[in-house]
Amino acid sequence: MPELPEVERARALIAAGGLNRRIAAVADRDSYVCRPHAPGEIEAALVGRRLLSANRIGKTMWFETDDDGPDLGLHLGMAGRIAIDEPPAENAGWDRFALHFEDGGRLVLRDKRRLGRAVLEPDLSGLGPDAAEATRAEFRDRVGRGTAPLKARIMDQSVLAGVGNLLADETLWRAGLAPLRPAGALAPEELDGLRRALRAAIRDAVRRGGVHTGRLIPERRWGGRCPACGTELRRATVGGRTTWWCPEEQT
DNA sequence: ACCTATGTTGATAC
DNA sequence: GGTATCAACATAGG
Repeated sequence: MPELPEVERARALIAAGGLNRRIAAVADRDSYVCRPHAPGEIEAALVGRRLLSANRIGKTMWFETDDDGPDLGLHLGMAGRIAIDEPPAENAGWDRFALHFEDGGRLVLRDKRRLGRAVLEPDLSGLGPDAAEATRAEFRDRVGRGTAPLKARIMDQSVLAGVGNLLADETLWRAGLAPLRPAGALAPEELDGLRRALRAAIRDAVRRGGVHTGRLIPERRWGGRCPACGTELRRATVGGRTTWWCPEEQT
C-alpha cells in the first residue's frame, strides 16, 4: 500500500516509538532487501547506536544515528509496513529486516513482496521535492514540461517524490485532468489546480489512513463509476500502470 | 495448472 | 535527456 501517505504514517510511527532506543542487534541477513550490503554490514554499523530522527522525502525514509553513525534508509517497496514492538509475523519469513533494541523491543520491516529496502547512507539525490512540499513555482516548472502523459510525469520520482499509482488516479480525478494529457501542454492555472488537488488528496489520505481511502479508489474496477457524475470509468495503461478515469469530467 | 493482477523501483533500449 | 518497456519479488484470484 505504500505511497506517500502510508510512508508518512510509518515515519510518524517511528518518530513516536522508535527513536532513542539503543540497538542491540540487527537482522540484516536478507541480502536482496539489504543490497548492496553484505550480511552483517548494517548490523556492524548500527549496534550500540540509537536512531535520532525520522525523516522522509516522498516514499523514502531515513534516520540519523547518534555518535556520528551512518544514516539508515528504509523503503517500503510495494507491500512493506513498519511494525514496532509487535509479535512476529504469522509468516516469520515476511520480516525482512529488523532492529532489536536493548530494551527487548524491535522495529521490523514486514514485507510479503520483498521489494522493500534497508540501506546505509541512502542516496536521496535522485528524488524531486516531496509532493506535499513543492512550491507553486517549483510545481509548475517541474511538472509542466515534457511530452510524457501527465500521469507518468507526476509519478516520476525525480520530478516529484511520493506519488504512486493510486494517488495519481485520485489526484487527477479531483483535478479534473485526463491522465493522457501531455504534461507540457498544461496551462499554469491547470498546474496550480493539480497541485491543490494533490495536496488535498495527500492530506486526506494521511488523516484517514492511506490512499485506499480516496473517493475514486473503490471505483477502480470494471463497471466502476465516477463518484461525482456516475459516468462509467475508462481503463487503460498509462505510464506502465493500470489507470482509471472519468472520461466525462477529466479533460 | 495457468493466466492475470498488484500499491514499488531500477536497468535497458530507442 | 526523455520516454517506454521489461524485469525484480511474492502473493492472490479467476
